[in-house]
Amino acid sequence: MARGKIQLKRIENPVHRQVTFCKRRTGLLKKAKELSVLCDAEVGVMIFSPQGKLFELATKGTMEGMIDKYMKCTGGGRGSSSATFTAQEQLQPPNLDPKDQVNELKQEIDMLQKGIRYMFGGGDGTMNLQELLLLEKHLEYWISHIRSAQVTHPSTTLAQARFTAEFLKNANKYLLEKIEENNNSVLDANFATVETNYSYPLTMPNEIFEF
Amino acid sequence: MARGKIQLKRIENPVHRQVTFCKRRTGLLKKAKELSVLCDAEVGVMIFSPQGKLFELATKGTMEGMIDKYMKCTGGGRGSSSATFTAQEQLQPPNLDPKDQVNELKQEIDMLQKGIRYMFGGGDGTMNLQELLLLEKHLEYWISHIRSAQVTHPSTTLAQARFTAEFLKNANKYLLEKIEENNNSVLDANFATVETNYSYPLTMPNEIFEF
DNA sequence: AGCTATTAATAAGT
DNA sequence: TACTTATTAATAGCT
Repeated sequence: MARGKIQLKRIENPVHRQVTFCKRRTGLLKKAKELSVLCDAEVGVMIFSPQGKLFELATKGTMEGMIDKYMKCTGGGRGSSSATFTAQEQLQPPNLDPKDQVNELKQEIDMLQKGIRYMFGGGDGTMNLQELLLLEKHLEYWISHIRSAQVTHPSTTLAQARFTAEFLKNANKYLLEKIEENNNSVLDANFATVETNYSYPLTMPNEIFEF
Repeated sequence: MARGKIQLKRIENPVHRQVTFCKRRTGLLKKAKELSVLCDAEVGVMIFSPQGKLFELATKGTMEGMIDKYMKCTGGGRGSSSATFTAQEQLQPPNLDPKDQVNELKQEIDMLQKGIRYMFGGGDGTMNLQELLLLEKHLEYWISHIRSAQVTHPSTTLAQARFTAEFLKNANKYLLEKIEENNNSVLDANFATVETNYSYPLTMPNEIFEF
């Protein structure tokens, strides 16, 4: 909102990013407070900087109280249809303490998100061996389906188009990186083949993926 | 911010207050999202309307994860003398049915798995619009990182190597499919560009990805 | 940290 | 409830 539009993507320059973080953080908290006062609402905001520093605001009472209220709201509000049965079910022993089960599922979600983030090129590289092995377990399942699947004709939605574009764009980006790295790891052995026989067949300008 | 200043106090007129609540709530959540994306921050917002209805946003993971992190930050991290309860206790209020929570988490996992499966070329094409939109919500965060990420040097493990190979293999497979379809959808408009300008640059025999 | 030129949000009005 | 528009508020790029 000033001297030029901004793109809704991570600000590259660390200095700019830090400055913007300060400014917008202030702005967000101000807006939160205004909403609370003007409309008699209860607002809680938590902000963690990339370095993990916490900034918070609770317009009424404490954040703890707010969290309590949140839990009651989400916990009590749900209906109790227990008919959900996914592929996930197979991985869970039936007679497990519900608390443990919840924790396990949460860990799994974290792992999935982390794995996706990682492989799409944006990872922070902090996956440990255990996480990778867990991810691998899941992948085996997916891959077994992928190998034999007949690709259907997906209906074209914006979400799909955007996803697909990013998907290919980052496959391309990742491959470029690996080719340039050119060391003797397992991965590079494969990429070297690509390079030799097909002269960068997967590489191309990223612009073509733009919408 | 429009047609006249406003006083920073509760809006008396209930209609005005309700309208303003809607507008500013939307605005606040948008700002929160922007802050998260632009500055790589993790932001959580909880809004309770005067009637007690909850509106929430967690820009990374779930609100539960956020609360967990918050608790660690305030409770465990510093030598605060106030009551320190574990995130576990907070996350499991007595009146919350664990089964519902488990089901919710399972649904989320299912969605993630479905999305991954789908885009890796093995999808069964059964994702509905709602699921896609939910997935898109998750992806927006990842993509914001992907767009600007500096790709790290992943340690080469079998899981990674296999994952990467499948990743590229299916990007390739999917593209081949789309090129052959050659209809006039949004996706194909993009792929047509690929075809015209680069003569199948992403396509290659699948064998090179085999181990 | 301050200073503007601009963009973005939004209070009223329709 | 949704759209339009006149204004105010927020803030990106500089210094």
